[in-house]
Amino acid sequence: MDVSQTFGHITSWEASPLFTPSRKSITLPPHDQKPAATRTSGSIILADANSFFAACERVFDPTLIGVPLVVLSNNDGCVVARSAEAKPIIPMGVPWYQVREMASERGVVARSSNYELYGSLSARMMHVMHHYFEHQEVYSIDECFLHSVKPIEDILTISRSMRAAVLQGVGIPVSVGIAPTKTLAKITNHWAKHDNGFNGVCAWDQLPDDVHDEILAQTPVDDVWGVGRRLMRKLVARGILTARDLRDADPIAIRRKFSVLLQRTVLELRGIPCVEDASNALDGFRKQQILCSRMFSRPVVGHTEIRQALSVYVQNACRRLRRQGCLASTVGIFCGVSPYASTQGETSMPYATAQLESPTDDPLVLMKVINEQLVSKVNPRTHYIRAGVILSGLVESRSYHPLEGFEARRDTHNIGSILDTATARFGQYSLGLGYGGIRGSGRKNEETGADWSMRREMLSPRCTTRWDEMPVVTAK
DNA sequence: TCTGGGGTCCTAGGACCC
DNA sequence: TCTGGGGTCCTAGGACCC
Repeated sequence: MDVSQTFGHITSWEASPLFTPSRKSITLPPHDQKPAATRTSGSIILADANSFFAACERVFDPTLIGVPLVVLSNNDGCVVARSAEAKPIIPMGVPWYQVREMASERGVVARSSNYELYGSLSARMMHVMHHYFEHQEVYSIDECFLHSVKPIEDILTISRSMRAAVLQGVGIPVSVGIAPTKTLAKITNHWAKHDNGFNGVCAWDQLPDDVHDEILAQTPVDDVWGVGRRLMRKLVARGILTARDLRDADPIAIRRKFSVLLQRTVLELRGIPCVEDASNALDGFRKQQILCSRMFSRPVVGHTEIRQALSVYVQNACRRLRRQGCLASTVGIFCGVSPYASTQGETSMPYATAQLESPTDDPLVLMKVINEQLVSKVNPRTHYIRAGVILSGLVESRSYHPLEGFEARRDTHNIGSILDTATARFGQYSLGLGYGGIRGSGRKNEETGADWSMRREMLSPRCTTRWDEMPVVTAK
């Protein structure tokens, strides 16, 4: 997009309605006052791994250290992670087939994504870090927010020890950003990652005001947490190009023009915490919906194979449902066609849901509903490239007490927990319903035995979760 | 030939009730 | 026969995150 053109007609700061100073009743503390000493909410410490997936691949394969390394999405589709060496060579998110040749010429090594390994290393990393501060909120596979009310100098010292401990104990480098709000902690973390002067740990409150302005002025508005591509376009059209512009915009006008979410972002950029701790929202780990979906390795046509795939996905979704102790009241399915295929009328994207008679966690009941009520919505002649199952309306099974005659259709044969026990012992796809119990030949494509299931041709060993894939060390 | 897989929250609008 | 306004609940869709 040509930014100057879009923005060219705005001739002055006041030209945009979003810049009009707030004259409404809400009084907001000015952003240039930092009552750090009296702040009661403490500091937010954001710890974020550097090139996490690439770092995980290197933990058990030191030959990859210093080598440009990329990790691919499922099906070996796109590049989803890059080591520092690969960043100048390979763009993020690019389809692998488009750059494969160039990459190999330039010595780039690729790995299929190995979420089992990443999940295991993530859990270890989070476990190490949770000892260091009063409260931890795991935000994603590679980052967590920690909270502390300690003095900033202590937080800096502890953060440096924590960073060293994760590197020593797990082998993953992390960067730490410390700030009064999550949005600023994100920006500070980003700054710590890219500026060598900080050694991976940086605190917003230790920087002078002119550096704050400088950092925010150098941060494009779409690098701000909560601003994506769509919002960026609208903001740029109103002359808001950087994080500093957004901080200085009128929060009331932002709320009116955009949403309460973006208003919170403005306040967060001024140092006023507005984003709550999400880990408290649902007893920690409970999801509100469970979705299992995959791309196929080739287009799939007809109800038979769609049924097979949905049966595998619903068993996966049920396992996650049982793990969080819930029952689902609604089940939905969807199929998708390739957005890249030539448009030969194949634009159908069916989405169908069914309300269950009563909440359940029984994969047999759910599969029956899917087969009898939902699969008929799928066009049997369309070439689908993906399918998925969504479980929603989740209720805690422990506290679900229906009236007599309306009891939950719990898994009466106990099939679910038998499957859980068997797969925990013998591995996924060792036992299951239909294609959910068919293991592919060879480790490389083991989702199921079906030829539509995921392609992972460059998979590394799952060193921390499989006995037979444990690394072997030889002493000479 | 080959383009990921999860999630969250908010808002607008419709259905329905009083 | 005519009809207002306010409230709640639900859902689809849009936006975001990693």
